[in-house]
Amino acid sequence: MIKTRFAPSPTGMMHIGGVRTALYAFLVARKNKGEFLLRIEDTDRNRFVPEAAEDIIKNLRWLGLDFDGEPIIQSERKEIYQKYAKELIDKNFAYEQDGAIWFKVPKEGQIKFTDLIGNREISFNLIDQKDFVLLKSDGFPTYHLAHVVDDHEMETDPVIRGDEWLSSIPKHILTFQAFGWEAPQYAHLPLIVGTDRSKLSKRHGAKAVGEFRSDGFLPEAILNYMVLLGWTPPEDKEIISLDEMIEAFDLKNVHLAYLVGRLAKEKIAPVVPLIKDRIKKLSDFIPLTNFLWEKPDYDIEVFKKLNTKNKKEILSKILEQLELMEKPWRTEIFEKTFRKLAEDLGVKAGDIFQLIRVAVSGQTVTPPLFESIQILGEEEAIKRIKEAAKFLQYS
RNA sequence: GGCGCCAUCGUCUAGUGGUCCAGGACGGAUCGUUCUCAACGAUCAAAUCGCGGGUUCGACUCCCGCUGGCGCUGCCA
Repeated sequence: MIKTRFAPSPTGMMHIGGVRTALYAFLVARKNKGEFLLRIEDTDRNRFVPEAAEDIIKNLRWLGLDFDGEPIIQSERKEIYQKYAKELIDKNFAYEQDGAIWFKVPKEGQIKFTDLIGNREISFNLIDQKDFVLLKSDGFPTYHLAHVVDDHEMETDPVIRGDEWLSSIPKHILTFQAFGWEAPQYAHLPLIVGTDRSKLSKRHGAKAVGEFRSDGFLPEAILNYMVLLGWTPPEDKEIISLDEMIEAFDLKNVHLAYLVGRLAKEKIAPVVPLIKDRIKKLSDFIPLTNFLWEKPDYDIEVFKKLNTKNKKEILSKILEQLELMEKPWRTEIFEKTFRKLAEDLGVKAGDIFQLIRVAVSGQTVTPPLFESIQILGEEEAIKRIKEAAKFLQYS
């Protein structure tokens, strides 16, 4: 059975780079009807952030990347790693020095393996490798030991992780061999780099998932964006659901090139599924529609931007027409009335509508005018146009 | 410095020896539609496929070198 895992270290809030790694591992597991597990790699006691693990779990759930079973916590498995490290000393693959246990790397030979990304064969000469620490003097394992022990016990295959681990492959394969275990297959994902082209991190513009969430981005949109950052679906689909991703995803089609993570909203916006075309994210809803439930603050600068001359006079003509108009106002009548008024006054219809828009909302950009006025109600609309006229008079 | 990975329009990419004088999307420009914005439709501009050598009848695609970018080189992950 195919088993994958997401294995973040809880050193801070989950950021957007982790989403892609988690997503790809999730997709591989689900596509193959396998399992997707979560492992918390909290073996660095200095960088440990207590709330981080909870943040990761919460965000995975919010994104819909549900993991199977209970999370595995490395700090709770300390004794297990110690036992295995001692085993390697007994087998003469490791030695103790300064309170730490080191792996003894042979000076001859070569490590070869085939990475699932692009099916490329990669090799290292052992002469270039140095001995490395398996168990730190504080009794906690290093990543290298913990990875080998855990992914063996969890039966992870393939191991999907970031490209920063590629250089450590000889350590891992050597350790698997020393235990007499079969090494898993590996897929090293190209790093997402920030706008300055260096590895994505918090200082380089990696936004926390929680921030996207509170900004009103939908999980589907984030997933959609992240899956495309490193993979192109067949048929070049740009909007793709989680189910469709599971169906179509394949590690061997993941890109090799470095990815520039321009995490600007313009990039995410096109793929946000939304109720209203003009809303890019849910939080846009507020500024765009606020005038519907709150009185507008008129700004003379906004009125100045309009093409129309004699705004005050035209507003009073508009009011005249509105008072005459039979209630409830109907869209066709409304439109016809003001197109005629525009004609009579010798101005463009668009300018008239824009003037009404500003009078009613105080802003130049709103949802469609008629719909907005219908929500406002006739009384309120008339009241606001009067206020706008008054405002123009005194400014 | 050593080791490793990578390299196609401004950006993200398609492309695994001929169907590519390189396709798509975003961005840009122009025009059209429209009560604003957005959306939409049409058209256009935009890549000597990082550079130099090979292999081949033929290379964006294979090989070598160079250059550039990035990663690792921690008792961090």
